[in-house]
Amino acid sequence: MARKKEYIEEEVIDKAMHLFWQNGYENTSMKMLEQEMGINKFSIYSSFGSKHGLFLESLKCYNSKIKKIFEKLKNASNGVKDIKQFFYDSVNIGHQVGNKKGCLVTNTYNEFSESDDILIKNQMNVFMDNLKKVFIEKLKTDSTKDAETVLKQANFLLLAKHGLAAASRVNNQKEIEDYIEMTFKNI
Amino acid sequence: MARKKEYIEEEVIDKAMHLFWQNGYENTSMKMLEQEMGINKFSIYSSFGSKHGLFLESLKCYNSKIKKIFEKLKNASNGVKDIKQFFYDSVNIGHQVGNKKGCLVTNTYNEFSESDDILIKNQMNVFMDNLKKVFIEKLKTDSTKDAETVLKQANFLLLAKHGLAAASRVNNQKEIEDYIEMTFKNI
DNA sequence: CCCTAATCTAAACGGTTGTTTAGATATTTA
DNA sequence: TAAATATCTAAACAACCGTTTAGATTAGGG
Repeated sequence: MARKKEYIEEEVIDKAMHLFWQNGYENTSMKMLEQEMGINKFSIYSSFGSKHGLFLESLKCYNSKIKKIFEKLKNASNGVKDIKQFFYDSVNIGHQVGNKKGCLVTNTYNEFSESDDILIKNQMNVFMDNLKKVFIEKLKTDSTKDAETVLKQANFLLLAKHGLAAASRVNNQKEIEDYIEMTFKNI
Repeated sequence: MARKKEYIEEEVIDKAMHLFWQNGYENTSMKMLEQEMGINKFSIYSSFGSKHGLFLESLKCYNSKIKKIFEKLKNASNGVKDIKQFFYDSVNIGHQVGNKKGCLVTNTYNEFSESDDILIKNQMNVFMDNLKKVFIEKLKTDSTKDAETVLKQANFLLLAKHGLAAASRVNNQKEIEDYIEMTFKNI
């Protein structure tokens, strides 16, 4: 054994995540990461292997951050109403954490839509599939809906959620509120 | 007078636009532009001044490309129904032109949302403002709607259009179709 | 207390970025 | 035909990218 690390990995990952969240993967440089994380390149590389590795860890960090509101949605029991609340929670989490825009997963999904990065695409698909499953589950609690309607509405909500996250980067809170209300008017 | 240009500016701009449309501004390099446009850096710089200047010209080129469907919307006379058709036209224009994803304006809006590039932001705002005005005009043709409802619905549609363009980068045609239909169900 | 090994700083790596330049080539006009 | 000039090719530019490395520094165990 020898010298100890002067930083806590969980802490510096959190800072890296915020930078990626704000600027995206490509527009975040190692120099910016050094500055924001408060450690230098050597430490970043010895802890995370590469910028790509650090990004994957940042995505995991983000996932655990939104796990709370996701679990809340899963455990709630008011059907569609809970999904609507989840929409609100999703846009609000960015405001709580330093006024970040959009959703890191959605931002990443868009940035990598033309890429063939399997590791990242997998992360994205797992996230989207889980969300769709829960949407379906919630929609099913309304027994008047047939299977086709449920699936159609789940797809609609998934796309609306994706679109909302993208639009929330440029629209204000009032516009977003109106959008959510209107979206759930006939679900 | 002396030697003639061996390319037509309008033609090479069109090619540049497609590259920007597909990859975004930052992820399109001068090397890629050289290759796609079929002329070398010297010619690009002497014609457009810089990568940024070329991008602005590409945005103008895109604007004139979508002007058709925009004018179509303006001149139509079926109110909301025309807006819906405009949504369909907007996603289809990408398919017609080499299966491009999303909308160049929206992609740019997202990519530059954290930037302070005034020239580009202006272009974006002009576009969005024009669109909103037309939406309002179309919604007003239904005399049963009060001014507040019209404005609210216009905002909703603008955000839905933005979100749709973003989502259309990762979703298939069927999902997009369902989304549009669902969006206009209660307008 | 000293040797070992992990962590630090800081410079350098090769490659790519957007941009500029020097010089060959081609076209127009006098 | 010859001088003038715009356009071409191709190389070079400095700055930055992500990544690696050499060497100083610091801590723990025998």
